[in-house]
Amino acid sequence: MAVPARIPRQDSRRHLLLDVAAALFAARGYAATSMRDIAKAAGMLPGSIYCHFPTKAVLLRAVYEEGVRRIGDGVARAVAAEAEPWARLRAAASAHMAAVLDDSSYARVVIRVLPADAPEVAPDLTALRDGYEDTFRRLIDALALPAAADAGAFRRLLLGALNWSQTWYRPGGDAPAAIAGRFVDLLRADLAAGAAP
Amino acid sequence: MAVPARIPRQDSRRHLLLDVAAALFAARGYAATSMRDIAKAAGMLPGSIYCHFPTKAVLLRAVYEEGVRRIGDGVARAVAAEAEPWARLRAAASAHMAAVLDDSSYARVVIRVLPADAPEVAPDLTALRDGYEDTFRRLIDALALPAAADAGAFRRLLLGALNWSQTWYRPGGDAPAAIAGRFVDLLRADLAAGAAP
Amino acid sequence: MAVPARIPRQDSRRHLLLDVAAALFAARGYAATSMRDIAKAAGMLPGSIYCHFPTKAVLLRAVYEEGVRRIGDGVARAVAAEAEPWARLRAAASAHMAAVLDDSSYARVVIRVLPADAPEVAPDLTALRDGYEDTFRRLIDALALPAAADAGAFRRLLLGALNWSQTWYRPGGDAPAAIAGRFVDLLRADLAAGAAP
Amino acid sequence: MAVPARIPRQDSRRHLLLDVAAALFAARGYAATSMRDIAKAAGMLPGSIYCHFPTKAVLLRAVYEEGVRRIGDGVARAVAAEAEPWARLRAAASAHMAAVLDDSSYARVVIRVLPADAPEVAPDLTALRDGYEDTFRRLIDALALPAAADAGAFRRLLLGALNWSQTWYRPGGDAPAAIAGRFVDLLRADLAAGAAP
DNA sequence: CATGAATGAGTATTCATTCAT
DNA sequence: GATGAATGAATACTCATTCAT
Repeated sequence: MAVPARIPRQDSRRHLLLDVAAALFAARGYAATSMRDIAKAAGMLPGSIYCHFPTKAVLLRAVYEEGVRRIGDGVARAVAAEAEPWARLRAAASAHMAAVLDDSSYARVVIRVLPADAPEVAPDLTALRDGYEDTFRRLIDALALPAAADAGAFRRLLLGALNWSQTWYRPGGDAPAAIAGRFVDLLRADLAAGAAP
Repeated sequence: MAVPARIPRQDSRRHLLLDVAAALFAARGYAATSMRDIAKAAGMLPGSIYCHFPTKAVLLRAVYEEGVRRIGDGVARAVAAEAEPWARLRAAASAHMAAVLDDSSYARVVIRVLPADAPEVAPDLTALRDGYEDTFRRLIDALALPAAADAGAFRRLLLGALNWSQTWYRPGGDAPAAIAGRFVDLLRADLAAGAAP
Repeated sequence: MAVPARIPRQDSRRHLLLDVAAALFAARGYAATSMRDIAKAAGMLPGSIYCHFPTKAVLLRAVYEEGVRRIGDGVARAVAAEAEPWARLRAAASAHMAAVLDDSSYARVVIRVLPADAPEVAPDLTALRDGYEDTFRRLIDALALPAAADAGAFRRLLLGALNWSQTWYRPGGDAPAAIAGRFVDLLRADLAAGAAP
Repeated sequence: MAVPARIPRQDSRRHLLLDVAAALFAARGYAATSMRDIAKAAGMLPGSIYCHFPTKAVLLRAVYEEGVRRIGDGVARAVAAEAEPWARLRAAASAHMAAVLDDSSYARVVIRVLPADAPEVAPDLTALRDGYEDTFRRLIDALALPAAADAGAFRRLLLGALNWSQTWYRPGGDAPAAIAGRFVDLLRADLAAGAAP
């Protein structure tokens, strides 16, 4: 209770900057968002951004890290509530889609901005993306799919569809989580039944 | 027989420009590609581009049109060779993926560049994309899926996975067409069996 | 006689830019002169400079080249008019000093701006400087100084004094050429007499 | 006797700042050295410099003062050890050159940075330079040069060559003091012999 | 049809300096 | 005495586009 007023002043601007940058990167892409745009949206001068982030690319990386963290946290929480493998995957997919479409711009940035868009931090971004995909790899391995089914193809099919949703989704229709659930269901029945071409 | 030599000279530059722009838009995205880049890659001066296309956005639209045409042609050709509905869909998916990953930059631009990246022509780009998706809508309708299966979700699942492949695919692994085939196979068995949760 | 109107339009701006840049680099130094300053003094927009020179450093190099050329030309002309070695050296020193103090900003830039000020073109600038110094090396070799006199020290003594004059010289006093002549005379008598400590 | 421990702490930072600024101004010039550069090299934040110096120009003046003092001290010490006028001048030139090339960055700043580079303190810098030159004026007057020899030209010839050495000198060759000695020797013989053109 | 110089607004980033803490 | 965030103007340079030739 003693010194509660210390942290905010210091980090609030950095936080604001991250929020604003995430929103703009998600909406317009990395190249089409200027530091001026970000500064104006944050109510500061362009030069002031550089008190907190040394370059635009590093700012993107910080947004990316937060985005991956948020998606990962949501998925982990959802998965923890289920025991049965297919139910866990279903929960993960729903949480992933909710993060990408609902929750915040951070997750959207991870999907929309390609590592190659910011060559200076491309390896960092790729590592962040890959780290997250492992979660799904493990969930799918736990499914005990029939030997004929290709687990890698399965993961890419599902994750690709989930990520691509950002392209066509418009708020107002079905809830993201519901759409993701339906995706998993479409994949479930036959495979669970042990059938493969 | 009359004037066959006239057209090539006139259009060869326009063609070259389209090829070059497609390659750069596909590799770097729309915003990160400058008219200067395109001009240099085409061996001409920036101003010369404007003899053929009035703006950068219109140039993008032209690339997009060609991209949609190429994907569509490939898919149509592949579908025509099959009669059975699932085989037709499988052929379509394979052709789509081959177009996006193998054939040329044109198709890649259609996937990578979002309509919103070029507001001036965004409606045109959206219409082009949607027009193409109808092909898949019809192919899926022909599948006579069980009532419980959502045809829309099915289409988005498949097309999303197909399009997203551009993000992770690296030449040297399985052939694009094979990957697409596996995607369709993963969806096929159970649905054909009539099961849905 | 035919096409006399062609050259001016094309090169006049480049020429103007060189003149203006030379004047500013000479007066303020390289780092303290901005592309904006140059553009404003030339009556054009900052971006327009880049139609003629790709970077500030390359613009400096062009000024440097012209500066070395002008000093060299003046010296060569002066030297050609004399036959006796000491008279030739005296004429060269006078011409050098006149170029540096009177003639134009170009020569002043060569003296004032150090190669290290523009790392991108530093080797070029150094080569230009060194090339010019050879002229003096040859003139001094022709003097047939007594063995005890160090020709290298002699050259550096004279050229250093000549170049440094830019630091203290104010128009209105003795003519630059006269000052330079006096420098050479101070060096001449004893050495010609064959005495060295 | 009282508070000898107080001063060091207080002034050590100021001292450090002067050292660091001298090194950077000498190496890169005034305009090309930023307050940030200086702060970073001193291990402090840019704002902290302003606890010690109100502006960049005043910091330069302080470096300049120290530089002039150091050159002057070295020269005075060297001159005091000699009695004969030419020997005194020789000693002075050697000490000057050693200060400029060997001792520290402070002296180099005095030579490299022109008063006009910092208009706010330009008169101060000029006064500092001129004050120092008086030393040489007196030493040369004591030489009792023949009437025909111009003492002013002599001083400028020698000091110009000495100062310009900074431009071409690279450590590893002859010692600075030796080079300066040779310069004086080149001037000595004939003049001492009473010859002038 | 193409050029190349030019425009005017915009790019990311750095500048010396200030000031509340 | 020092911090670190902030300012406001400036930095070199690039943008899509125009237009006389």
